[in-house]
Amino acid sequence: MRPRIRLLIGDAVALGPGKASLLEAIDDTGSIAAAARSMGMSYGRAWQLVQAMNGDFRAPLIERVAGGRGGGGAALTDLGRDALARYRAMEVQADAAVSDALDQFTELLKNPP
Amino acid sequence: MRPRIRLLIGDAVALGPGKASLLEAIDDTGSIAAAARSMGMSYGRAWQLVQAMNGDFRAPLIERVAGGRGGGGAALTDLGRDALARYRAMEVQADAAVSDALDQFTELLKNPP
DNA sequence: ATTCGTTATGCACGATCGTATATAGCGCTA
DNA sequence: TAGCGCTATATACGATCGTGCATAACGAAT
Repeated sequence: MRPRIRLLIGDAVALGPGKASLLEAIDDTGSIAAAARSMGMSYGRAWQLVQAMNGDFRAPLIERVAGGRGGGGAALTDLGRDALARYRAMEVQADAAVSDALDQFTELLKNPP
Repeated sequence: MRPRIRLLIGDAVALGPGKASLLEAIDDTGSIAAAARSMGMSYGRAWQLVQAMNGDFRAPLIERVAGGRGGGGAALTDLGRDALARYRAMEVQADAAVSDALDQFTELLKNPP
């Protein structure tokens, strides 16, 4: 059982587990399409998330190139890497803070995973 | 911007912001119907959440009575109150742990709420 | 027995989400 | 110039979610 953290702007998710994983996959693969494939996500969905992230932050998190060697690609900007690192750090901090209480909470469940 | 914490069993939410609020509303109002109304939630939805919570935990979190004085009602069990208190405590702990990092993160956003 | 407000369900409808699919444009490479 | 794989976008479809409505059962109080 993991606690999940979602950082919200109003009611919209600025950055959550799904977007963070997508950022990592883009960093690994060098393209939105390959990242989506590696996550079992549709390209349309991945593109939509990229669009949203680039719009919600001060500057784009993902830089995209259409055409060129290999057809093009995508890469994280410095801001993208920064946002991802900060998010992961917050995840770790929150997890550490809650870890003990979470173990106790698990005992209240019928089928602890 | 608030971090939201969801405690999951596998992929299902054992307890999250919505269910926690519902538990509180039931404790306040003494019925599922009144709790749902006070939250602007449909009774069907609230009933479904109660059903899920009672099934996911070792023992029911909500005790329900159909018929009787006032038509019936619902109340939290001791386990229900315990689970709610533990959840709220974890929220506070996680929030405190992340608070500073969250403030910095906000500056990366275009429209900080 | 009737009344009352609740719990307990089922079903239809609209909104939302995500996938799949199709098409177009892009720019390097050969 | 033709090919390649990616970005960019629109549309249609199914799945899922939540509301609203309708109905039945319930049990104390009158």
